[in-house]
Amino acid sequence: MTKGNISTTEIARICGVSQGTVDRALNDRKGISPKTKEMILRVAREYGYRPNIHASTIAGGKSHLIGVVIFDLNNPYFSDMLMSIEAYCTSLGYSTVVMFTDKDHEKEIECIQSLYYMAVDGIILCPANSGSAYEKYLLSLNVPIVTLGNRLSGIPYVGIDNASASRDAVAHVLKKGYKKLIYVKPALKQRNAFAQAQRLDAFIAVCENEKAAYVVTDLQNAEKELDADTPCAIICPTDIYAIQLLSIAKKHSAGIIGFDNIRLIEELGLTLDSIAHNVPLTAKAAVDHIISGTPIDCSVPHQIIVRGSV
Amino acid sequence: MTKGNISTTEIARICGVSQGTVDRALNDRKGISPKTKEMILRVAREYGYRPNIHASTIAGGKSHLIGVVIFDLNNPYFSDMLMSIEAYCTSLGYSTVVMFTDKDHEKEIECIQSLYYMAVDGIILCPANSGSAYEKYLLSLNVPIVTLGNRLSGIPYVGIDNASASRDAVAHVLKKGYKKLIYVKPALKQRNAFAQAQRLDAFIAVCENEKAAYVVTDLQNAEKELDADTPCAIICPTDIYAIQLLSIAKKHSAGIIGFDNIRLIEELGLTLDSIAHNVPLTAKAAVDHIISGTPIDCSVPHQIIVRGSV
DNA sequence: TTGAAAGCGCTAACAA
DNA sequence: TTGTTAGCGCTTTCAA
Repeated sequence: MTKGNISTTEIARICGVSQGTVDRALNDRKGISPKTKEMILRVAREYGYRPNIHASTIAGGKSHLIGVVIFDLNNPYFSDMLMSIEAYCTSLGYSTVVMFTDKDHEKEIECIQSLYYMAVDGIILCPANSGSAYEKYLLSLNVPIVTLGNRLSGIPYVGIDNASASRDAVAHVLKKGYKKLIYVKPALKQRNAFAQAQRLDAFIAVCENEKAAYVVTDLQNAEKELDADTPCAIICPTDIYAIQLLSIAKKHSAGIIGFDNIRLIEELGLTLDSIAHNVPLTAKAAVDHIISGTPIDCSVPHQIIVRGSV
Repeated sequence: MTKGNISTTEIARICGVSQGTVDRALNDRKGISPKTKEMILRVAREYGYRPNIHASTIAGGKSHLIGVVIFDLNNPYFSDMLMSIEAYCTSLGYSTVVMFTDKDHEKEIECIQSLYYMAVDGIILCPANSGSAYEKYLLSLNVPIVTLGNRLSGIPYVGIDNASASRDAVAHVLKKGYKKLIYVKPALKQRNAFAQAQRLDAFIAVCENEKAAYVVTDLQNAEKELDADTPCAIICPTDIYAIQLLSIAKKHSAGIIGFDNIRLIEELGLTLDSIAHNVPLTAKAAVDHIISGTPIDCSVPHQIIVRGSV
C-alpha cells in the first residue's frame, strides 16, 4: 500500500548516475553495465517506482492503454469478453479503456477518434460500421486495431469460424434425427452484421446441401413453425433467443440449440445446448496481436456444449 | 473522420500569437480579449484541435480519466452501471478505465494503485475490502473516490437505501397476505458486504417488529422452507437468485421478490417483482461528485417494480 | 492583454 | 558504458 511516486530523475540523484542511465536500466535498453543496472533496479524497487504513462506517452513511448470498443453489455458474451480482455491486459501491465457504441455508427467513430487522440497502444473493436471508406479511415490511423465478431476487410480479426460453427450446429441437430430446422434470425440494426450473416448463410448452404427442410423466421414467429407431425429443431444464433424459446421448444418436444454458450445457461441451470467460443483465448489473441504484433490466425476454436436440449 | 493532431504551439504559430494565449483561449482562462479568443477558437475548431490528455496530466492538469473498480460483470446490475457510467463520462469528455477485482482484496488494492499512478481524476469503487487501515489508505491518496454498493466509512457513497428497500419489500409482501417470509441469503466471499448486510438486517428488524414469521436460508434450502399450509413468500436480495427460484415459487404458489431489477427479467419476459435502483442516476451522482465535487446525498431512490409474482 | 520561460517525467539521439 | 541535451504538449508564473 505504498504511495511511491518517484521519478527517474529522483532515482538518478539517489544512485548518483544520470537520468539517461536510469532510463536504460528501467527499460532494458542496451549500453549499461550489469552492476549499475542492478543497483538502479534495486533502488527503484525499494522506492516503489512506477513509470508515468503520461510522460512516457507524450515523449513518444507507449501509453500502456488498450481501447475496447463494443456495442454494449446486454449480451453477457461481451461482458465475459471484456473481463477476459481486462484480465489479460492487466497481467501485461496495460490498462483497459472501455467505450460503448450502442451500435451507433457516429458514436463508433467518436470512440475510435477519442482513443486515437489518447494515443492508446491498440484498439479492440466490435464494429457496427462497415464499408471501404471506414476501413481506409481506420487503417490511416496507424493504430493497431483488431476486430471482434464482425469483420472489416483489411483489418485483423479474431473470432470463431461462424460458418463452420453453423454447420456443426446443423450436423448436431440432424444427427439426432430432427427433420425440420427453424432458424431464428435476430433483428439487427447495425450495418455490419458479419458474424450473423456468416451463421445464417452457412446454415442455409448446409441445409440445401443436406436436403434438409428448413425455414428462417424471427423470434415472434418461431413457435408457429413448429409442426406437430415433423420432429423440429430450433437453431438460435444467439443464446438470449434460445433461452426465451427454451420452454416453447420443450412444450413441443422440439430440439433447440443456441450460440455463444453464455454464462447464464449454467447460472439458471438450463438444459440448453450451445456453441461455445473460447473467450479467454479470443481475448488473448486480440491483445497479443496489439502488444506484440503476434500474427492472428483469425479463427478461435469453437465447441458444442451438449446439455440435452437437442 | 479527421485525424487532426494539432498542438497549441501550432495553433499559436498559425494565429500569430503566443502559445500562452492559445492556452488562455482554449481553457477559458482570464486575461484575453474576446477578439483574439474568438479567432483562436475558430482556428482550433477548423483544425480539429483536441487537447492531449497526457501532456495535460503531466503538466499538472486533469487527466480526464475516471477509474471504475468493480467485482466483475457476472451480475447484470454492474454491466448496466458500467454502461451508465461510461455514457455519462463520455458526455462530459472523460474516458473510463475499468478494472475488475473478482472480490479479491489484493487485486482491489492493485487496481486502486494503478489508477492512482495513472493520475485518474477520480475512482468509482465497489469495495470488497474494508477496515480503517484501508480507508485511511484510500483517503491518503488524495484522489476523489466514490463507493458504490458497499460503504466505507469516511468515504462518499452512492446507492439506494438498502434498509428502506428491504422494509419496502417486506411491506409489499405482507400487504399481499403472505404469512411466512423466506429470506435467501447469498454466500459472500468478500469482507465488505455492506449492502447485503443492510438488506438482511433490515429484513430481520422489520419482521420482528411486525411479528411476522420468517426464516433466513440459502439457495439450496429455500424450497424446503415452503410450507404447504402457510402462504409463503421468498425474498431474494439479488435477482439472480430470484430468477432461479421463480419456477419453484410458482409451483408452490409462493410469492417471490428480488432486488436490483436486472434487465434480464424483461428480456426473458419473467413475472418477477423486484426492487429497482435508478442506475443512471446513481452513475450520474458518482461521476458528478468526482468531477464537480457535487455533494452526495448518498441515497438514490428505489422503486418496487410490480409484475405479479407477489 | 499578451509574451516568454520554466518545468512536469519521460524518450531518443548524440557526445564523451 | 555513461552523461548531456533537446523535445513531446501541456500548465503556470512572471514580465512586458
